[in-house]
Amino acid sequence: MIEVNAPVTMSDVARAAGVSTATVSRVVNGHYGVSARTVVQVRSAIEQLGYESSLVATSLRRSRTNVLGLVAHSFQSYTAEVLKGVMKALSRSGFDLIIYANSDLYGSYSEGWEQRHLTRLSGTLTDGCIVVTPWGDIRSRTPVVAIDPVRGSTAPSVMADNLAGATTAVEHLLDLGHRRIGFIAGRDSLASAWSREEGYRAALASAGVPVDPTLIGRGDFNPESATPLARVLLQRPDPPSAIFAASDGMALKVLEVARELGFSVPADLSVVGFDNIPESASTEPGLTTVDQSMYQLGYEAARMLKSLVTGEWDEPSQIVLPTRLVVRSSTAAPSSAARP
Amino acid sequence: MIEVNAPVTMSDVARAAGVSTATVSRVVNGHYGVSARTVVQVRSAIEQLGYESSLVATSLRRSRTNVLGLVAHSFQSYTAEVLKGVMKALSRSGFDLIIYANSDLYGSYSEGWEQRHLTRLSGTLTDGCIVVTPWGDIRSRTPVVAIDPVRGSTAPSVMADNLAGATTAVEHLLDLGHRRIGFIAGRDSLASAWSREEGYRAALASAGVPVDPTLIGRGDFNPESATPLARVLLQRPDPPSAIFAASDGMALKVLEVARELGFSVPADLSVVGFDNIPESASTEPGLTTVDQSMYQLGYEAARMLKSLVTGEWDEPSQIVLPTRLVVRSSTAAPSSAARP
DNA sequence: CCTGGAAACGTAACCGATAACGATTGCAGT
DNA sequence: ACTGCAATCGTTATCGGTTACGTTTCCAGG
Repeated sequence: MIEVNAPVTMSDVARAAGVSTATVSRVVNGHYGVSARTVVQVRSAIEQLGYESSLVATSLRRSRTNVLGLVAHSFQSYTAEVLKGVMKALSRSGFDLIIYANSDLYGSYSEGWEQRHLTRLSGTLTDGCIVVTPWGDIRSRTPVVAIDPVRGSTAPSVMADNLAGATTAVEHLLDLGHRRIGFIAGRDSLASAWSREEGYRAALASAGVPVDPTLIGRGDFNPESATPLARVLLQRPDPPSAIFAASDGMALKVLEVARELGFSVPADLSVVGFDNIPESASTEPGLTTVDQSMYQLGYEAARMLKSLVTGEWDEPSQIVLPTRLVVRSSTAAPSSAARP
Repeated sequence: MIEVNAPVTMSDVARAAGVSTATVSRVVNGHYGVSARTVVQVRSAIEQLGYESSLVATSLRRSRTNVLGLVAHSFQSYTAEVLKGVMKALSRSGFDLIIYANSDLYGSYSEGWEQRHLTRLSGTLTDGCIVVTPWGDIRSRTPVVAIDPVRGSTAPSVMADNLAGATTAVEHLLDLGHRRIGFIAGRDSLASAWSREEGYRAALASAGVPVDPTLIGRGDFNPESATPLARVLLQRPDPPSAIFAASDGMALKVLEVARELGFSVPADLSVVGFDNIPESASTEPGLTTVDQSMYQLGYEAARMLKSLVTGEWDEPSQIVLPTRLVVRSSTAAPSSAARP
């Protein structure tokens, strides 16, 4: 084993092999125009010296870094799942991943954080970014793929079929016999929040159940935002027999409030969430929810970004992934007592 | 807003401001030796052109990338927590974080994966790395900090006080009256696994309880490894009244097996874990465990790496963090029936 | 023996930013 | 008025690779 402390550069290899750096470069990149004998010489010199090409120098020259970025406004289990999918899609692809997440609590950090980082990164460190943020559209010199984009965005994005998912969730409650169904909405700047509310309304409409606006609470996807809303819904004289929350994080808070107020789930109250985060499988009772495979979202976003960056673009720019209703034990038919 | 498609370079700014690139560089880096008037001119040129310095070019020149790496052999909730801590420590520090995790299931990917990546990265993309892997010591041209290092490693590292933690955990069981206490060990190449077993032995010894080797199962920290071991322990004619698992992931599997075999926890069987991963708070029953704040481990590791990289090194090179026993509802006094 | 052309390889100009160096100017101290 | 130091700024080599272009080598065909 040779102890190497100073970095070995291409010209070191060239000197050792008795050729020019240009030739070494060709060998390293497998380019045409080098005799077999020379290739062998260069290869063995590389081996002996333990040469590794400088990613930085290569990036500068090629004006391509082969690094993609993941920019998230907060880092929660949602983000972690997305991250896993992204890493999977990028593994052995030649791309490296650099991540930026607002480490402040609840992502409460000033708006525009993502935009600032992105302009700094794009073109100087990353070849493209995946962003997951509830704040506005993002401009960048390099390609950007949004996960769960803002409403009305036409930029490349990946999202779940929120409309269908929410519709199915509410239909599940309707099928069980519920008629007074509360809803806790997400941050309405996001397309997902809007679609989930649409799904709620659509399901009620097609069942002939009128929408009662007082049963709708306006949250923002942060779990904490759901607590006071759930309290309001459950403390009214005529509480709903079921609550559909636009995210699992919020749904878990609803469970908490229900327990606190003496509601037994699912006997007195059914609860449905959206997302299927790992925690919702292990609570008591298990949360019925809509699975949107955040892993898959991350995976697809990364695939899409990769093809945008390499220029082999041929897929639709807005991917919608199917959802799946996961029935656990937080939903049941309403008790007769709960009916008017 | 000016539409910029071609990247704006320093010489563009220099030309616009009527100065040399050297002067622009000094302004950008806040160096000494530029008149106030010139600074204003340069600043406004930067503003107008929307110039952002190229991180790649800067890295090449300074032979410093300001990027740190996190290399993990797998990505689970453990890793996610560590990641959060690392990100927190690095936020607003000027360092960016690039992560490598083996995306293959259970990190079963071939040994040496981390070493290969590290040699590729070190000095060419990262200024240093945090590694969390059960496989051997790692060599690198740039500083490396290990989280939960292999046994006997003298390299810089951060780990929990596993000995004290495990001792406390077993003492907790002893205090409740347990005498037959099973143990499921972790991958014994890791210092943490070894110390936790030591703690188990030490606690029993000081309580005058002899160690029964047949009550010890050899796992490897992967949750799955615990399932058959738990089955063996619980299916014997004289099952232990309590099981201490060296990690929460494994402890949760013990709970699963217990449920499957008809053991009621904590009535028939007490279970204690180690780590305090988020899931262990939300299972039913809640898992009694030893908190080792993986967030904190990540945080400290990042702080340490930062100071190693910047050369302002003055702390001990092996940090040990305190642990804390978290008592939930998976532990109780042994039922009289369970006693011989 | 000469020519044409492809293959093999070297030269040098970059990429964008930094820092050593030298040159000039300004200003306070004497 | 003169010295000396510090401030100010431009020039240029350099970091490590990549690539357009030019040169040399070699061999087949004429």
